Amino acid sequence: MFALADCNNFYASCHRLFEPQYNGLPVVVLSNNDGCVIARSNEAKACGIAMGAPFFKIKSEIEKHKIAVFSSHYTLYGDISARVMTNLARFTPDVEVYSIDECFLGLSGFDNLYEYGKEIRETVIKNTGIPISVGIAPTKVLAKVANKTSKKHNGVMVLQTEAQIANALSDYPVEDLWGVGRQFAHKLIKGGIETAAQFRALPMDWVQSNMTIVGLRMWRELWGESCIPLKTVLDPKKGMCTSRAFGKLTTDYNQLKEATSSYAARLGVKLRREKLCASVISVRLLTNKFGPEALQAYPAITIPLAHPVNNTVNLVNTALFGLKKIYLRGYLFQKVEVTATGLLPETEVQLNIFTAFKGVKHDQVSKVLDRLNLHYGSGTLRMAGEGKAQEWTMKREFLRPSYTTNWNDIIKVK
DNA sequence: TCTGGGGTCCTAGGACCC
DNA sequence: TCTGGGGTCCTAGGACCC
Repeated sequence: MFALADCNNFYASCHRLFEPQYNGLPVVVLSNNDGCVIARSNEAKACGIAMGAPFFKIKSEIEKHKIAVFSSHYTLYGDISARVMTNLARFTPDVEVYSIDECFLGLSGFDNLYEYGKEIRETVIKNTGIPISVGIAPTKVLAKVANKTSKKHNGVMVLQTEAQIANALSDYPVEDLWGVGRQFAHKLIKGGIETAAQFRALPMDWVQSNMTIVGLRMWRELWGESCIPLKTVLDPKKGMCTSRAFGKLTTDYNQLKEATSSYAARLGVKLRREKLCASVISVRLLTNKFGPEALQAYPAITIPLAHPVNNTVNLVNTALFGLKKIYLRGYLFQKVEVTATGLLPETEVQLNIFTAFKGVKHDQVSKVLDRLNLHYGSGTLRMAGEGKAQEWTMKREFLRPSYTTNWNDIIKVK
């Protein structure tokens, strides 16, 4: 048996922890650059605010319903998430942290599942203040169904017998199934398949040939056959990407250089934190896909490195070399992406007979950089090329303090 | 004016090997 | 005139997830 624990309206709930005056009121959280809505409280959903709605298009609705608005704050969410996961991990040795707000728990051999689910839910709420729902079922796909269904009841749902499962699937929208995205949903609904029960009744061959082996696994899981195991150990990462839209579009090469340097440096921090090195770096520029069509361009370059690296200076230089190759004059760019692939652990990096590279251990500069930025706050010491004015940084008009991760922002109790 | 960021997996097709 | 069989690896594109 598997449980899926899922935080309710996670980002919105994180903000409410520190500004409880918004409990019971509509709240939305915006994406980077305050672009579109990525989280909504139940009250905001009831106001008709759609997931993914562009903020500038719904401003009048926001004002009309007096909806509280927050810029996204991933440092905060990451920290609160860790608290939730720590609590969940007390209930079973088999834990898979599936995303920032979701966790699968292996409950094979456990009894009284409904009672246990209730205890899990109440413990997390009591210890962290974050409301969660718990769905329990024989497979992960069914645990997802149970979880979603539980949100309309009291937050805990067990689907164990075939009768319980069939009943839950009978009115479960096919597009809400885990593994059915926009394309498949469209195709299925066009063919008259609207519920999970109808999907489960389809012939196996049809599912395999139209939805590949992935769809077939999901189909079998709906019949109670577990095909997607619990991943208690994380697979090594295959790629790592830093990409962010600018606060303002730009044609200016110098601004692109600053942004590219900054993203490459950020990539270095992420690589070193996970003790990985990259053997390939890619850089891509993107124009605004919503802008006038004639001016679109997505130039990109992939650069194999002489030896795998994770030091800031190398990464920045490589990324800038790529930028120079792909830059196009006259295009209004909205975003630059810097991607590292061919990742391997620092300890497995080979030296190169043809270069002066002495190995990752000798990278004192990055060590000092990381140590200073950890102690004095990120951005304290950075490459000059990252710029001072940084006109391209993202818009975060509704940003709240880092209540749990910055000493200066800690809440004062009178 | 203003439309997110960071990932995974699978398949088909092409280049290449003996 | 006749032109096999069995592989691997890589990439692009398309689907999906939160």
